[in-house]
Amino acid sequence: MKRITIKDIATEAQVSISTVSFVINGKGEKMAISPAVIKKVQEVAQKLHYRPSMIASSLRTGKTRSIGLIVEDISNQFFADLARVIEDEAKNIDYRVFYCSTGDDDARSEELVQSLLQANVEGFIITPTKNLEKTIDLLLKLQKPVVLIDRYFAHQKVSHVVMDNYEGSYSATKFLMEKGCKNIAVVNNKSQMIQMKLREKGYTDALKEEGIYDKSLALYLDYHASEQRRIDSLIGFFKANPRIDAVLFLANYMGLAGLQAFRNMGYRIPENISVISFDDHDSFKLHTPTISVIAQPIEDIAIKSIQLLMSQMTDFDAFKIEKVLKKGTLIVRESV
Amino acid sequence: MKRITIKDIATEAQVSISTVSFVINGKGEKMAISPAVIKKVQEVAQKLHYRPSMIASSLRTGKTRSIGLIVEDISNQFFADLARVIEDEAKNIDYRVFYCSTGDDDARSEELVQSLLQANVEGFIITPTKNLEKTIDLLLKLQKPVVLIDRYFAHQKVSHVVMDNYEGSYSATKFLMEKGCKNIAVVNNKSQMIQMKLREKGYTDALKEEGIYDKSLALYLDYHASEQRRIDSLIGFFKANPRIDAVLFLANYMGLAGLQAFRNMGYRIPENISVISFDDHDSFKLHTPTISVIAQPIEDIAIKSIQLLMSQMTDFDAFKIEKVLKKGTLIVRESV
DNA sequence: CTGAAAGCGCTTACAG
DNA sequence: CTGAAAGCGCTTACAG
Repeated sequence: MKRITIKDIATEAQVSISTVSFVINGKGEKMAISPAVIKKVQEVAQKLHYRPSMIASSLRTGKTRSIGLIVEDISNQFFADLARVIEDEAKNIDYRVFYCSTGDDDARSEELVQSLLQANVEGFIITPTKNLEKTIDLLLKLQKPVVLIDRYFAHQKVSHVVMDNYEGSYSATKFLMEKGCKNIAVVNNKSQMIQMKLREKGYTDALKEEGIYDKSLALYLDYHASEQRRIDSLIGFFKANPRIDAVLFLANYMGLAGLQAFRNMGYRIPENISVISFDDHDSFKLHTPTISVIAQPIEDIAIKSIQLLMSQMTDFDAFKIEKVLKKGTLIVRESV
Repeated sequence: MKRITIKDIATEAQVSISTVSFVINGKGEKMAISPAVIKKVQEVAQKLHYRPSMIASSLRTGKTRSIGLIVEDISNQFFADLARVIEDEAKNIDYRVFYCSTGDDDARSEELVQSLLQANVEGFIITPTKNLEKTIDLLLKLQKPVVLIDRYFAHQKVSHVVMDNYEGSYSATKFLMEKGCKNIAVVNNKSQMIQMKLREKGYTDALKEEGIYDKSLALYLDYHASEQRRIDSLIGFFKANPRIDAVLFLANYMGLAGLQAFRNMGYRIPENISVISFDDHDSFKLHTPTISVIAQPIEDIAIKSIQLLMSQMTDFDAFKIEKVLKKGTLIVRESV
C-alpha cells in the first residue's frame, strides 16, 4: 500500500503541490486561493485518506511539535499523575509528549537526553538525577528550552518548578509537635539531592526551634536497595530507638516500606507511633488507619512547567529564568 | 547554534558525504573504505559532536525504529508495569516506545492511533477499547504490524497476547469454595469486553459445577463513574445481600473500591467476607489484612507481544497470526 | 490567484 | 576504493 502524498492530491485535483500544501495547512484563504479550489483539494485529500508525513514536514521546518519528559519512574504514582497532566496540557497546544524513566540512573538519563535530542524534541521537562548537571548544561548550550521539576541544581541557571519542600516538612513537623510528639524521627534517602536536603532541613529547623532536635533520629535508606532490604533497615532502626513516637517519611516509597515495617513489628499507628509521609498514594488512603501526607501540588507543577517551557520555546532570547516554588498541602488523616 | 550535518563532516574530513554516511552507519568496512579514512571520519564526527538526524534518515528509509503502545491508563499499576517491561525489551533491539493512555475512550483511542500513524511508528501494541475494531482493521489494511494485549475481538484476525482470564477466575472461585464459601459474589464492570466476560464465565462455570450459581450475586460497576460512586454502589449491593460470604473482584480498581466499601460498612476480612481480586497492586500487599489476588503474568505478556510484533515487522507476509494465552498466578494472602 | 523550484539531512544505486 | 546525484515528502520564497 503506497503512501498518499501531496503530489498525488495535486495530480488528482489538477493543481500544483504548493496549492495543496497551502490548503492542507489552512493557509488557503491567506494565500487567496479560490474557495472552489480549496474545496476541491479538501475533498480529494479526504477521498484518498491523505495523512501528512510529520517526518517530512519536520525535516523541512525543523519543528516537531513535541517535548520530552524525563521522570524518575513513571510507575511511581506521583510521576504518573504528573505525566498525565503534562500530557493533557501539551495536547491542548497541539504538542506531543515523549516520556521516559531514568530509574535514578545517571548514565541512562544521559542516554535518554541524547535520544530525545535525536528525535528533535523542541523542549525538555526533566527530573534530573544527581550528576545530570553537565548534561543539562549541554542542552542550554544547544539553546534547547529546559525546565527542571521536583529538584534542581542550586547554582545552575535554569528554570525550575518544585514544591516548597522546606515549608512542607517544616509545617508537618510543627504539626506533629503540636500533637504532643517529642521524639520525631525522619527517614530520608542517601541521594543528597537538593529537594531531599530541603525536606530534611524543614524538619530539622522545626525541631531546633523547640530545642528538641536529635540527630540520631535520622535514617538514610538506599534508593536502589530492594524493598525488603529497606524494610529490614527500618525495622532495625525503630527497634534500636524505641523512644521514637513519630516519624516523617520524606518520600512515598519510604512511607510504604515503613508501613510494612511497622506491621512486621506489630507497631500500632497512631498509638505507638504517629506517621506522616511525603507524596500522596492510593495505599495511604486505603491503609488502616489512613495515613496523613504532605501532598504535592501536582497540577500546579505540571501546568506551570509547561507554561515556562512554552515561553522559552516561543522566544528563547527574551526569556527570563524563573524559579518557582509551589506550596504542598498537609492532608490530615488518622495516623497522627 | 547550527546543526552539524554529514556535509560538515565531509568538508572537514575532505571526503564525500557518501563516505561519511557509510562510516557513520558502520558500513565502512563493507564498502571497502580504507581504515585510515574511517578513522579520520570518526574523529571528525566526534570532534564536531555530530548527532545524526533521525528525522532525515527516517524520511529517506521509511523506518523510524519506534513502536506505539496504547494502554488503558498508564497510571494504573498493571499498565505501568507492562509499559516498563515493553520499553526495556524494545530498547534491547534498539527500538523506542511511544506510549499513551486511552482512558477507555473510543474517540481518544482512534486519535491516538492516527497520531502514531503520523509519527510513522513501525508497529502497534494496543489494549483496544470496546469499539476499536474498525480502527484496527484500518491498521491491518495499511499492513501495519499489530498485537493486541489484555483483550481482543473474538472474530478479528489479529495476534494477541492475554492472560488466561477464564482459568484465573475459575480456579480462584474453586479455591473460595474449597475454603467453604457458599455465597460467592462477583463484581464486574459494564464494559462487556471479552476479557471481562471470560473472567465472569470462569466464575460462573465453577459455581455451576457445584450447583450453587446464583445470578443475583453479580454487581456491574460503571468504569467511568467516580470512585465514590463505585463505593456507594458496592455498599448498596453488599447491604442488600448480607448472605454473601466471599467476593471476587474482576479488576484491581474494583477491588480497591471494594476494600473502602468494606471499611465503611465495618466488614471484617476474612471473618465477614473473603476477598480475591484480579491484578496485583501495592495496596493489596499493604492492606490489613493482605489481599489475595490473581496476578497477571505481566512479564510473559510483555515479552511475547514484542516478539510477535517483531516477527510481523520482519516479514509481514510470512507471519502467522498467533493467539496466545498466558496463565496467571493465584497469590494466596490473608483475605480468604 | 497559482506554479516551478530549492532545500531540509540523510541513504544508496550507480558510475568510475 | 570513492564521489556525484537522485530522491524521501514536505514548505515557502519567488516569479508571474
